[in-house]
Amino acid sequence: MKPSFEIQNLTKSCNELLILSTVLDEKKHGYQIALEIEEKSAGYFKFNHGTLYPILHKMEKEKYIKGSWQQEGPKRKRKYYTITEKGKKYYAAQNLGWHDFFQQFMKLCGEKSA
Amino acid sequence: MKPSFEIQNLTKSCNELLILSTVLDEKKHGYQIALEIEEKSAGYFKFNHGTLYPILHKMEKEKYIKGSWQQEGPKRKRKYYTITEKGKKYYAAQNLGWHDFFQQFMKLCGEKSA
DNA sequence: TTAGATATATAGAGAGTCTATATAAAAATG
DNA sequence: CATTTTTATATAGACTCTCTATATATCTAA
Repeated sequence: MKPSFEIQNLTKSCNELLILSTVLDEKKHGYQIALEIEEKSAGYFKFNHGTLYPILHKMEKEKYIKGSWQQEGPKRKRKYYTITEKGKKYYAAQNLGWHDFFQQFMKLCGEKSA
Repeated sequence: MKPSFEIQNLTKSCNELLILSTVLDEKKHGYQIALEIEEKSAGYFKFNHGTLYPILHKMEKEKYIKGSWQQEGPKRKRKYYTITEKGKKYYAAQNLGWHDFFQQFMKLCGEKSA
């Protein structure tokens, strides 16, 4: 299946948007991102840590987010991520992409049952 | 990301529902299924044949569809697929799953931009 | 002091999609 | 009549992504 917009892998895009949505307003660290997504969705979305960190690294490498190690007080170091301009554009584009996808998908598979 | 319903791989589920949606009413063969999805979505969804056939085989193996080779008139043999009872239940369940997913996803990632 | 929560990271397995290729027959074109 | 295009199905190999499991380290609470 190859929609005309960037989504080849819906799960990947979904994961990326969920992550980006949490850093739209302010910097967050990985563990915090995972918690926030889980809490905001009442447990519906739940990241494995073994899934989350590789995605964060990939997104940093692709410059959608920027990470920096920080330490406040006696706490252990945490890597905080902020969204980049490229990331904001990507988020907006993918968001529109999902809108189109929903519409198209519902048109074909919208009936509740056979 | 692990939603509570069966969707671990959104693309896979999407592909399966698109295919099932075409055989809800009547039997179809692979090539016909691909064409119908492409036409109904005005080119938005487009299956590679190298993607379509393995999925059909997998779905047949899992008994969501049943295939049978048939030949009408002088035409070459074609493998026609019909949906099974298990397939209908699966379609309905996944359809509800997508509804929940859309709602949850939009709640977190619904804003058009940053 | 020990257990549990916080916090990040990666290796290896497993699953799925994509590109490319192979085969074959019917229909259309020259 | 020969050739090309379209119809039709199939699979191998590469590539990518997610998941499980494991490793490391610190802080907090019992």
